[in-house]
Amino acid sequence: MNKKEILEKFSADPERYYNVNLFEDQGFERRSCIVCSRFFWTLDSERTKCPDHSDDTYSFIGNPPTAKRFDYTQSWKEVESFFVKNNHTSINRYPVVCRWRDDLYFTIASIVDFQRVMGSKVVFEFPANPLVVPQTCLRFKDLENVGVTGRHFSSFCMIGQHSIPNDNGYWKDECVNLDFNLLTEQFGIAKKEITFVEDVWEGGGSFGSSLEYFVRGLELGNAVFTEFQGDLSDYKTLDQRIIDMGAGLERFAWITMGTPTAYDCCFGPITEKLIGQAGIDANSSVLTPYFTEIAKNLELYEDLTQVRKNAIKTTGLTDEQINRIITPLEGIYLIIDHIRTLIFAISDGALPSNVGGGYNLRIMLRRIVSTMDRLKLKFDLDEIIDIQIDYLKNTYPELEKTRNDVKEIISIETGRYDSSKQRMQKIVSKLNKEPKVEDLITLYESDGVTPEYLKEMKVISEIPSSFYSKLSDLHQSKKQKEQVNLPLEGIPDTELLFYNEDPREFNAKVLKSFENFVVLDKTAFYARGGGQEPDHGKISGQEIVDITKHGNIVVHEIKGEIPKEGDVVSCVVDTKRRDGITKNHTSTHIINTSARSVLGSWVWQHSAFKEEDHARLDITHHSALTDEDVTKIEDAANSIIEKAIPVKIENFDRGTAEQKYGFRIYQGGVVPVKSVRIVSIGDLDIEACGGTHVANTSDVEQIKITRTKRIQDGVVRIEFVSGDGAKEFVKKKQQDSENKEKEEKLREQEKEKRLEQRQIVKERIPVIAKSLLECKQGRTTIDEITVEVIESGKANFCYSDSNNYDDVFHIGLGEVLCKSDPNMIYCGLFEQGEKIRVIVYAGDDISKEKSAGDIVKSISQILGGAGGGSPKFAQGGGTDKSKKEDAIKNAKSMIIE
RNA sequence: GGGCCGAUAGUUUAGGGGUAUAGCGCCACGUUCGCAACGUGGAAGUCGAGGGUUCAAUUCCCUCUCGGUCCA
Repeated sequence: MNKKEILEKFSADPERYYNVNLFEDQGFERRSCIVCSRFFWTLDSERTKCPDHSDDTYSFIGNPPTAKRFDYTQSWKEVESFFVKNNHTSINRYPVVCRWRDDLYFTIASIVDFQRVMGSKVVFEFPANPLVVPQTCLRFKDLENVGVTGRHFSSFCMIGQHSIPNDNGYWKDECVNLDFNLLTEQFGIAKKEITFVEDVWEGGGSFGSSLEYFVRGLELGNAVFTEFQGDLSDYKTLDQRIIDMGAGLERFAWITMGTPTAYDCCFGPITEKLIGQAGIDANSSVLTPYFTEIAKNLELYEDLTQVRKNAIKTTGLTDEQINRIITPLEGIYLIIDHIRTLIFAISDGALPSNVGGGYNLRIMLRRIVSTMDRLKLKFDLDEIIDIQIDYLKNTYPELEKTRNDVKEIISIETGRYDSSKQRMQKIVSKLNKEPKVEDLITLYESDGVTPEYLKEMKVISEIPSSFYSKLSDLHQSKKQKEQVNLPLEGIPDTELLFYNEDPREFNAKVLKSFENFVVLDKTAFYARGGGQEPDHGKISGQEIVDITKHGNIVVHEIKGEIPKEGDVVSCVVDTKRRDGITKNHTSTHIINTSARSVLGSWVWQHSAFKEEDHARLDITHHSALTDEDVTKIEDAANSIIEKAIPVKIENFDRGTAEQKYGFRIYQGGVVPVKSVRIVSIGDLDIEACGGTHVANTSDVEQIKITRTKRIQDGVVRIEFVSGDGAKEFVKKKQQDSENKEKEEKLREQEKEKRLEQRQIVKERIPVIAKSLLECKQGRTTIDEITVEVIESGKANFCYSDSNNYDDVFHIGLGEVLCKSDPNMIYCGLFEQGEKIRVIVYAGDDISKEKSAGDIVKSISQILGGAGGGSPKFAQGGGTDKSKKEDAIKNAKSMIIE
């Protein structure tokens, strides 16, 4: 079933699917486009083509069809007042970070606001009916169009008009009526200008007809009537029909203003300001024809560069005009658009990073910076943010609160980009040959140097076609989560006692037992979930190893004999463990809010883990935490404990909770049930949470952060302990520091000793050396060092086998002796633990005949080891201490021969 | 979660199984009325921690810690 088939079927029966009262009342005619045969409804008897092929396409540029001019802010005021006047509730926009659906990172349409997960199904939950909402939506599909086409944005405001047909809401007739009146009455567009095009919508298993409305080729809105489910041959009406009318606010503004691009009338005063700063002639007469051509050509060619080329050709623009006016304008539009998106995204808690949706934000920031570089424009980003927020807060007052946070994040990210660019340049400059595919992958994986960048820098001429396939092979998920299928059919939901009286001992009936698993009719054991580890304890005397939840059935895994089905068993919860986990869970909430207040509004829980004796909380944050940050967070957390704030637990309808507390409640992720359990610590922290909590923050006693770590870009892990664990940790830490102090002292002493020894060696060597060198003939021993002087001109041999000296001494003495006597060979042997070591030094002259290296090799062999070195200096050793005498003899014979 | 890189004197760093490099900084002396500059000399290192291999490890291997970075 595809859209085309549905459209064919629906358009074959227009009376049933498309005809609405308005068309009857006003006398709309249904026509088929003479170009594409698409069906549309119009009051204009001359109109023979659908809006896509119409001759008046984009003729509003430079000549708007309305008497009044409304900019972005004013357009929303008009829309809002119209719908409110017509009994709609105006709802504030929802966050652009879509935390209530885990299949979406960003909010991409107004209808998404009201979609909730229920088990595995998506359902609609409306806070009012009917309603209208100015929903900021983020879309990153056509980023390359932004700034160029005149109408593509990375974020835009979707006017959402939503209704459920019941006592309060309405269906098709009323919807189209309202939309028509909005255009004609509120915006003053002539009735003949408005064209409705037949279309369909399909997705998520349901489908329905839709009417797109156009004015002069510009699609202003699309009213989707989600009505059916099933197959095209056999479908039935949904229990919950809804109207999803989405319209682009930017386009409403554009059509009333008739500016060359939608950008010119939607960003407020910033556009003019930047154009002025860049010194572009904004009133140039080329703009209107050029952008009209662009808009028209966009439908004709797929390739944007082709669209651009053609528009330039048709309007006869010179290269000079392109370079001086068009290109910088495109850059400015892009910069403003991207910053506006970043303002919304960062305000709502997203951070630029290398993962998921955050990556889109990073890409956008990099596009902003590289566009400025390319066009040699130097804008003050902080100023752009300020001016934009000043303008946007007319519609979205909440942006004021995060003004400084947005600036901070953008400045951090800009700095990172600068250093990463430098790093890439450095790496690229080091490349000395054309890299192979394998090298490209290494460069990409370990250094983040993209092949695109290499191509741009002309290091490679083409990106090898195998690059991406090899890369994806590399990242093919290694582990597959194994799905366990337990025989649980027909078993009723387990009654969860820990949400009520929460007894530590109770009796329950065994509903099912198999392998090591037991299912009870009720349980006070907490099952693994929400990052909270399961309880331990005993079921009829048998140890529990794990507890998991399958749907609403709790399954206990036990060690030992399992009870029989039908038995009533006595159960005991491990209280100490539960208390520990409970304290840690409440602590998680406390640290989360503390971190947010210390670090900034962008801090959200990323994930969490609570065990009996430790816990961790991962939060979204742009940098690693400093010691100061940690201390501040810890202090803030402990002050919450000191204040002894009651921890309140209430159940709410999901929609009510969202309206009452906002989306901060979804710290732990999507809640798949209609009723949410709200855990609040005063008004400091309010979260939807299914875990166990203490009654008062004072019960936590103390929180101690044990460690923090950056676990990925944009996520910081805080590991901590609370209650007795915290006390123990503090005690242990104190002991550790004491031990460390002791160790340090010991080290200091050793160091002193070493220095002393060195001093002695340094002072004694010259004295000993002097005496040794003074020996003229025969054999002399001084301080256990023996020197044998052979007739002059031949080798002199000096050796020591005393264990009173160490390597530093032998090396020092050898060096001094050989420097003074070029015929001297010095040989030092000494025991070191179980081993014996040998050091040989040879004077300049003698070393040419008798290499120290050779001597050492020979001696070491005798000693049962090995050695080596240069002709002048060598060292070696062995294990056989008893061969010491032999070794000396050998050395002597080698030297004297 | 996975990969890659790094940790050497106060600092920035070279090196690499066999005496640990150099610049800056520091100290002393010389030159100078004095400073800077210059010249000469010097002090300063358990080469991140712990194991292993080896006669010998800062170097090779393993584990860990910390830091950086990239990918998912």
